[in-house]
Formats: sequence, C-alpha cells, structure tokens
Amino acid sequence: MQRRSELVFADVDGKSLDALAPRERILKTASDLFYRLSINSVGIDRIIAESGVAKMTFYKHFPSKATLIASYLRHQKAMWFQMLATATEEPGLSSTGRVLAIFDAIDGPLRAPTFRGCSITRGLAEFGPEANTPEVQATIAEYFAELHEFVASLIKPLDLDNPERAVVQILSLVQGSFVMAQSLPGLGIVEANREAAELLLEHALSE
Amino acid sequence: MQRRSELVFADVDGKSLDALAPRERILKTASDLFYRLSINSVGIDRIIAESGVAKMTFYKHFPSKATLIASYLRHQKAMWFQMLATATEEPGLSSTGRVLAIFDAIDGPLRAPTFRGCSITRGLAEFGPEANTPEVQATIAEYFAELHEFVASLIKPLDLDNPERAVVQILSLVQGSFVMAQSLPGLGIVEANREAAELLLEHALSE
DNA sequence: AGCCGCATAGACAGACCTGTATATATTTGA
DNA sequence: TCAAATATATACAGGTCTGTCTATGCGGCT
Repeated sequence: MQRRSELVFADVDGKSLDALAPRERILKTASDLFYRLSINSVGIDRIIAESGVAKMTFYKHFPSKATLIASYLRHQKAMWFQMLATATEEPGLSSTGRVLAIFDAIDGPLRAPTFRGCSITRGLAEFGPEANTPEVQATIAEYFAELHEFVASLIKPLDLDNPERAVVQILSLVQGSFVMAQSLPGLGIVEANREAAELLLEHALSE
Repeated sequence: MQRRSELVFADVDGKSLDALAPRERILKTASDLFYRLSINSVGIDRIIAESGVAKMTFYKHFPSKATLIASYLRHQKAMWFQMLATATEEPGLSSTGRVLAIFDAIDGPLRAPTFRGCSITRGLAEFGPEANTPEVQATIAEYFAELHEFVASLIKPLDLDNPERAVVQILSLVQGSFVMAQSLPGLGIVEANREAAELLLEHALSE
C-alpha cells in the first residue's frame, strides 16, 4: 500500500493513483519516493512496482532514470515557483510585504510532519558538480539562478543602496529556514526568520 | 592496545595517503569521495581501491558501510565544532563578537572552490527519517542538536528577551550561508549574513 | 472487422553492490 | 627469534541496479 504524496501536484492532486495516465502515475510515485527517501536510494524497479506500470511503459515515457530525475526536479521547481508567485502577487501588498509574503507562504509547508527539506537542494546534495548527469545538474542550476532572480525582482522596487546584499540575506533566511525545519523542527523557525527579514529590510530602507 | 581515536585528525592532515595507517587511509579516502560525490553514489569497492587497502582490512576496521558513514560524519562534526570552538573562544571577544566570529570562521572555507555544502546536512538529505541506518541518523541528529546547543550558549550571555528567536535566526543565517555558497557562490554571502547577524543582535539587545 | 498504438508481463543481460571466504605475506613485539 | 597479529590478494555468493528483449493483451478508430 503506497502512501499519498504530500507534495502539490496541481492537475494531479486529488485523483487516485490508478485514475491517472501512466506518465503521471510514474512521476507522482517517483516524486513521493525520491522526496521521502532520496533519489539515489530508490531504484527504477521499485518505482515501476509501486506505480503499477510495466517496465516497457516506464522506459517509453522516461528513456533513462536521469530523465525521470530531471522531470521530478523540474516539477518540484514549477510547483514551488507557482506557490511563490501566488503569495507575492497577492493584491494590496507593499513592496516589503511582497518579500515577507515568501515567509508566510512557506510557514505551513515547513511545519508539515512530512517536510524533508527543499527537494532541489537535496537533489544538489546527490548530484553535485562531479556527477555526470548534465540534464539533472542543469535543472538544479536553473532553479537556484531563477530563485535569485525572483528575489532580486522583489527587492528592486525598494531601491536600496545595496540591493544585492538584501537579496543574499533574504535568500539565506529562506534556505536556512528549509534546513532548520528539516533538522530541528518546532522552534517557530519561519516566524523568527520573517521577523529577521522585516528588520533587515527596514534597516536597509532607512540607509 | 591504545587505539587512536577516530576523532583525532591533527596527525592525519598533511601526510601523504600511504604514510597513514590503514584505518586513517580508508577514512580519509572515503571522506573525500563522500563529500565530493555523495555517500550513496560511492561504493565500498571504490573506497578500497583508492585507499590501496585490502577488502578484509576494510571490513576489519569498519564492519559495515553504515559504520564507515557514521565515522565519516562524526569526523566531520568534530572538525567543524573544533573550528567553531577555536574561533569563538578567541580572547578579547565581546559576547556578540563571539557569535559573529562564527561568520568570520566560515568565510574562507565557504569560498573554497572545493566547497560542496555542509557534509552533515547533505548526509541528512540521503539518510532521512525513513532510512534504516540508526547509527547514521543518530549521528546526524546529535550534530544538529549540539549545534543548536552551542549557539544557544553563545547567545545566553546577551541576556535577550527572546534568546531562542535569536538562536534560530543565527542558525538559519549560518545554514543559509552553507546552502547559498554551495548553490550560488561568489556573492559575498558570508559578509552579507554577518552584517545581518550583527544587526539582528544589536536590535535584540536594545529591546 | 481489422489494424495500430499503447500497455502489460516477465525473462534476461551485464554491471555493480555489500559482505564473506581462503590462502599468503608482512609487520610487530615479547 | 619466532609466534601472533595484521595486512594483502583474490575469488565468490547473492542481491540489486539500469536498461533491453520478446510475447501478449486490449481499446479505439477507420
């Protein structure tokens, strides 16, 4: 009996596994296993067994495990950016409010008992510079570059003296929140870091 | 028989590999491979081959791969805490100076081109709650608990209204620095986060 | 009806994994 | 010096890994 994924699957969410098309069934099963256990410790055979699909069907949709891993990471990235966009584009928010909305958005997910850290940062832990899986590494690199870009676009309207410093600080507080929530849950982490971010932005604005 | 502690590394650093005793040779080779590539992607056979040791010798010193992994993580933890202790116990430092000394200490290592993130956080990415390697998971859990304890002990003398919040903020900035340096190097990360920490402590002190 | 595309089922190859066994050599220390 | 402890070299067992192959079933479309 397989457990339902806690990860957000926009168009997939809610449907039972066997109501899904094979490709989605595979990706959903793999995402759940990869996130819960780690990528390298989950084999193709297990994903095939738990998604109830034939091996040939798997290899028709994903020519290699690396392809599946890259799809997994791209999917996680898309979900995460969609969540960020929704939160920060809320109407009526001030410019600093938009930055702080990141923390409001992650607070819930990071408190979930199924939370295991940032899936992409954990992917980087397994597929660093010396791995030879270019598609996977490129996906990871794009994620971090785009996240930086995204936060920079939120900071820009504040017209700070040193915007790049603020971007680094906010990003660090976000990434730090992920690691902390994974390793030492239950300390009001996001609340503390939201307050830190607020103070840092206030101070930067008054310079 | 006086067995050399595995946590002692002073006499290991600097010597060429084949001048070391087998156990140290194995641990050093494994540490290098685990850190560069990830733990699960490096097999025993490769560690044995690169450390120039016989398989029987390996299994005499490390009854299982999990034992080796735990030794690796304990060794990393010891090095890191020793570095922290050295930096924060520097004479002449104020109480806040001790906290900020953490950032001064990590700045260099995080800029190194060989830096690949925190070895223990990366270990957690591979050996989370659902792995069945109790020794490894216990080592990781101890690390995070002790790191929290350590920072709390530095914050305590400041006598803040809300010390736990400051602890979380400092820890987050540290962990965030590690992730950032790993994923987006070259942005003056530690400098920015040291300034953030300073501001946060100043503000907390004036409450 | 009949065909085509997709899914299933499962065997199989070849590489790699952890861990053990056997037999030989080398170091060490009493 | 000589025996015990330790290291070496290598073969092997049994499992798991990714990826391929063959053969079969089934549903939709013309």
